[in-house]
Amino acid sequence: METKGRVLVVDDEPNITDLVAMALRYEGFDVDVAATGRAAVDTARSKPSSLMILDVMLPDIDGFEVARQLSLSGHRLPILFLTARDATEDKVRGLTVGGDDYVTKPFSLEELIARVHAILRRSAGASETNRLEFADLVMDLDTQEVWRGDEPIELTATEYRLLRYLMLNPRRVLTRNQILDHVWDYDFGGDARVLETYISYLRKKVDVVEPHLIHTVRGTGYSLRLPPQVR
Amino acid sequence: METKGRVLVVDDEPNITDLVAMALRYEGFDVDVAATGRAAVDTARSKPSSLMILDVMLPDIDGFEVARQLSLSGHRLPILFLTARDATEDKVRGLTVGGDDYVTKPFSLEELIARVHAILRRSAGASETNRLEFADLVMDLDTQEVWRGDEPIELTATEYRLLRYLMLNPRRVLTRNQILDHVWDYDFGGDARVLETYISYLRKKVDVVEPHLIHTVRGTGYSLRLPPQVR
DNA sequence: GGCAGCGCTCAGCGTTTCCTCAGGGATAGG
DNA sequence: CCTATCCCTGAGGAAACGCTGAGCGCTGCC
Repeated sequence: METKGRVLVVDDEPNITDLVAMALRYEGFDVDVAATGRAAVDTARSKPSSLMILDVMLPDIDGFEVARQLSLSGHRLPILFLTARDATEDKVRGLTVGGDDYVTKPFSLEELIARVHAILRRSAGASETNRLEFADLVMDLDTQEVWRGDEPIELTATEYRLLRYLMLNPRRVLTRNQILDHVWDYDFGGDARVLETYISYLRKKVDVVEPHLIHTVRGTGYSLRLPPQVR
Repeated sequence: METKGRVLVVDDEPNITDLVAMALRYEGFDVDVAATGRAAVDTARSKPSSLMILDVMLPDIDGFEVARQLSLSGHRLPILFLTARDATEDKVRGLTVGGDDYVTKPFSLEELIARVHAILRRSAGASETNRLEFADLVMDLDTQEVWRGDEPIELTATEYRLLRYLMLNPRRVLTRNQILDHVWDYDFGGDARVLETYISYLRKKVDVVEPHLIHTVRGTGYSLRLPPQVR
């Protein structure tokens, strides 16, 4: 498979780097991992990457300092910060100038990967509007707008992530677990039946008109597809 | 036969490893077996495999820990987890991102082998659509769609597994026991006449048109083939 | 501080699916 | 041609599965 680019993942929790690295490799990226700020700086300087995913809280020097040192030594690259949902969130906001962005922990893999793609797309200078389409369903990934035909659809954050995951994998049967893993936060330990609830919400907003696009595959999961029809 | 790859099967029940190893060897894989977590780690480190089938419940260190240790030491390989259908099922979720997957015990061999192929196909980066064809019968393994000619066919989960097994072994005569062993869970102890019932269901959906493809081989089993014809 | 929106849990209910069972048709052997 | 065996298929019940309405806590905004 052709590589999409090289990503440096920096976090001191192996659980996080494992999870993120696995997901990114599956997406077709080459991945390096660093567990400390110092190691991150060294790796970034010696091995050019397209993007760095950088935890703000690190055991030695913090993420901001890592970014600053790299910037000063002329090793510029886009950064996706990882931060806890607390006061530091505000600090990150001020520093994510340019192509940078941030995601709060815990995040869903869908969210993280969507941000990675968005950053790389921008840094590549691609000016085309970035949208997903399936049948008469359209999703604008930049503005987060969704239409069914000409009709705009208002979605909540979770509904949006769920629909985006479906639209990224059109026609394919997605198991309940695949969906839960990608759309919900990685530490979600609750009732797996949320999924059914949100499918129900989505249907009421997206599938009020024919043809229905969200199909249940009993015993397995769900699939975004046109109703069965003669080819 | 050219080898399809090397699979490491890890379970402390010899019944399981025997069953799975035999089925995989028959499919053309090279197979190694380990009965403990420690042995699994050692083998995985010393003998590179394409895939590991890993029971979560092991006598010494559990499957998650095995995966973690291998990941930390840089021995990356896709993992198919085996788990009981209970609380641990939820724990597996979150680990099955990327190329990984899981199957709950008791499973059917068909299901297991289908997952193995799916994982290897993805990790090989092959993006070709994955479909089985026999005569004018077509099965898409990604979307789980089936057509006879241009006519789409709706199948239940069991019907789908049965037809998939037939299509994976076209023209070959499959004994009732082979089919029961592969399509039904390995601990299925019920009435073996289910098979006839499901063959009947399939015929009503698949073989309503000529030529008939599902043939009874009296005293033995069934076979997917074109009717004998005079030349 | 109140209010609205959102995420999630829970429970009830209708539907689908799986499997069992039994009667009768088909087939091979004598 | 007769019979034993094998197989087919319709019916039905139990269980699994999935859908949805109701409600509760939390958060962010006015």
